[in-house]
Amino acid sequence: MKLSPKQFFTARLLEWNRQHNTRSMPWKGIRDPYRIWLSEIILQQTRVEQGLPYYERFIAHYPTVRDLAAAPDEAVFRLWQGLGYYARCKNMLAAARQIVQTFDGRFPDTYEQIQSLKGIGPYTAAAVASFAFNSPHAVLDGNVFRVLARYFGIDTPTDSTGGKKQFAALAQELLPPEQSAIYNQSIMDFGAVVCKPQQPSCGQCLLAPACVALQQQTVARLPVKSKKLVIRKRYFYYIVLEHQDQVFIRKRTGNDIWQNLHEFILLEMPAPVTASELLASPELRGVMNGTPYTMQGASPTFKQQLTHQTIHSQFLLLAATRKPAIKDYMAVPRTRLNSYAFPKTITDFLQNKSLELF
DNA sequence: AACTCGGGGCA
DNA sequence: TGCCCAGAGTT
Repeated sequence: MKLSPKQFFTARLLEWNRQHNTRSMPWKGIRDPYRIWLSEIILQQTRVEQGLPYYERFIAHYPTVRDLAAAPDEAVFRLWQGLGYYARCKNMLAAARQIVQTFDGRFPDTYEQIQSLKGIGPYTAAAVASFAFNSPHAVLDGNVFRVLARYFGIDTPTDSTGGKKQFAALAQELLPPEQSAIYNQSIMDFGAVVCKPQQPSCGQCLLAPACVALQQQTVARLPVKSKKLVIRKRYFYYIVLEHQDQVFIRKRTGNDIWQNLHEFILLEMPAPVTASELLASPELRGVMNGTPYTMQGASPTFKQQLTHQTIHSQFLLLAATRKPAIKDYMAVPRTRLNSYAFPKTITDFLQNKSLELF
């Protein structure tokens, strides 16, 4: 009997999973919705290898959703430190508390209720619904976009509204309703292992006989994205103001990067300046608020590449000779810094500070 | 519909 | 460098 391209796709994908998939992960094959949900939040826009140690630490600290919901915010952010996209952490905590308060600690089991939780969109709702409850919802992530775009030769931009609808409908059509969990696992594993972004293994691909992109030699150009990234440069000067055993920090707020993480006294400049220019600047005078100090040293410039920004950071170490009163900043003992969450640039600085690069 | 949110791995 | 990663929320 002759299979249609869509039937062939689903059948071969499940066959590949049975025969060749050896990708092992602690959240694969389990049914605990809490663990599945936690893994999915951690893995949003994050490589499995990068997220894995975080997953292990979160499970060890918070074995159940009640444990997580009861945890202090700062402890959870500290555990998330270094993983990026910190709104995920904030929303994850909110969702855990939603589950305890609204659902009496029982994870909701329908797609709609799952997606109503903070930080859960179409992808994560489909993942939890299918993996934990075998509910027939197809996942649509970067892997699925890529596999479908290539196999069916679709050049609709995946970051357009129409593209998302088109791929979502196709993904749902391909899903075998009775095997949603194993199918969703299979297509994502297949995208990660065989139909990779660069140098896919077309030579030993079970789908190759019917792959449109392979026949048209468009594999490397698919999938298509329409938007191009604009990266801006920013120049951060951090004043590490110490007085006796204390240092001044604040929690970042507002509509900017690193929300809910901490930082030293920040002077952001529109362009690079030297340390001596900064020391003589009205900006520094303003923030110091008359506090007398001595200059202890200046760090090299740290560069951090984010998705939309390049951050250049330099740290100036100042010692106050009288107790400072700095608006919006709080004094904390140096030994307590490890209980606060900081962005990577600052943890790098704190790591190397003992080497005294000054 | 367009923008923004981190950090890391790889060619 | 540029691209991508088990995406989601805001404007």
